[in-house]
Amino acid sequence: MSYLDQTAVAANDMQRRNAASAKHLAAIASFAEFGAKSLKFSPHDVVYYEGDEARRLYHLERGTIMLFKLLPDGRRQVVEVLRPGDIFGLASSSEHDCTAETLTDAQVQEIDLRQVETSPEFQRRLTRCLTSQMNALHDHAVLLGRKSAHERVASFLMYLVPNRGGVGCVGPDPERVDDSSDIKLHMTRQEIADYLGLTIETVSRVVSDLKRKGVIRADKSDQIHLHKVCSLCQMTGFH
Amino acid sequence: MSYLDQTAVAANDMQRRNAASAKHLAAIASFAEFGAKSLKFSPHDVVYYEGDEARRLYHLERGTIMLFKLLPDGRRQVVEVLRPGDIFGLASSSEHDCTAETLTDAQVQEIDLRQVETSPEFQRRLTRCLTSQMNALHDHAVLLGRKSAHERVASFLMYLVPNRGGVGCVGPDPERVDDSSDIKLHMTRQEIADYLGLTIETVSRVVSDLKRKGVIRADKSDQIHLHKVCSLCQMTGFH
DNA sequence: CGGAGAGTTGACAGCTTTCAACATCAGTGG
DNA sequence: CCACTGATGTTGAAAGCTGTCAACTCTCCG
Repeated sequence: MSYLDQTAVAANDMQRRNAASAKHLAAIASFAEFGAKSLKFSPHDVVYYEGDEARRLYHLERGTIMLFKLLPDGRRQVVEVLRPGDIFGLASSSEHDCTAETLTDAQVQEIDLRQVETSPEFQRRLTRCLTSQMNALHDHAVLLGRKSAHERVASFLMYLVPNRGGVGCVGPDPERVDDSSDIKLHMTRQEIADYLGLTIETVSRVVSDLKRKGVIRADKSDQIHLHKVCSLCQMTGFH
Repeated sequence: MSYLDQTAVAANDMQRRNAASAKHLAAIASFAEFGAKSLKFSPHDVVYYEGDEARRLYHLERGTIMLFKLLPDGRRQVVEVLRPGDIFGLASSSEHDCTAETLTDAQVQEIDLRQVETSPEFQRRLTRCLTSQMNALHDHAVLLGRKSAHERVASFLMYLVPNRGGVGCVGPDPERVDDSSDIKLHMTRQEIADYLGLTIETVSRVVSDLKRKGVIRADKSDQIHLHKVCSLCQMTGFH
């Protein structure tokens, strides 16, 4: 395979999402076995702060949570956006390296790591979960390091369309006549900007531009209708 | 803890490196138990390509390896730089999401994942390793998303100084009179640029600028003497 | 109705990229 | 031993993208 031959590239991002629901149900059961405590959060609640002592492991059952880091001068980078089924809170030092904050109402299962360490079955599940999160972090590094503002926003929007976007995009569903989709962002412009490594102004400008081009329509500022998913997908840099 | 309060921030990046040597030795033993096959590579050998079928797990025993992804138009992002003790090759789909290429001579242990899945002890080690790699990916996301070219290069150089750099930098060793350090990059300007999300020209310009300011001296293009580690550390954005 | 927060838009500045020329280095072969 | 050659690295000038700053609009709620 040559440096530029991309024909055989993995469809990891997609498959990650297809596997999510099955993984999700299994993981809930698994956590329950270990006497997990279930916690409920409102939007913009903090589960833990960067620097807090790391003792427990968390499993996102319902809702969306972001992990972010801050620089001393206030610059913020959202490093992960978690979905149901994802696990978070593991730390390699004694302290959390990120702040975990909810984006929506969220339900989280909390469990002591020492309890689950004894279960090989749970460990395998954990490994799979971490691996898929690492793949998402790899994609995100490409976005942050090599994509233009337009490509970042397009990638972000595609990320919210089930079974689409990413390197192994399946294309429009042949069963369906149109190729549109409605998505809910659950994030403010500031959060999107901090996730994409941009400013709010740039995010706003790119979204306006996509509207002007007729690719999307904003029903509310965080409720977007994609007229043609495929044409948006063409703007992600993956094609 | 307020949005901007950084006093209690974790020293994860540092502790990751301090733990590396102990983890390293233990992991070698662990892999040997499972009948790992030891492989040797020359610089710029490819261990596997993005898109190759993922069957095995790799443990870097000696040397340096980078993982990178490509966009169809040839843009490249180096997503991880691995050191001895790191584990790689896990895939959430059936295919590798990155290409793994050596930067130096390298020795790698190769093992079938199914063999190690049965060992809780190994699984715990794997979890710790993945966690510390995820923390490194988080730091890298901050670098790519929020740091200037100068900060990126300074962070990169500090990353190669043992026990320094990162949020929890311990400062200069009080036992030592000077605060200098010699580092070997093991990477071309192109590889550094692709790691830092910059162009080779920008990397070259920043390095020249650091020379002009008297912060560093380049003995060879990939062999750098840091005159005052602390003053370089001040430029990373972490202070 | 009024105020605060979130989002949008415009003008301009600045940083990084792009493009091009040149320098340096290492390896090869005469 | 030295000239040649290709790869790698450096530097300059100009362009372009994104950030900054500021003004304005929109939406939500009291």
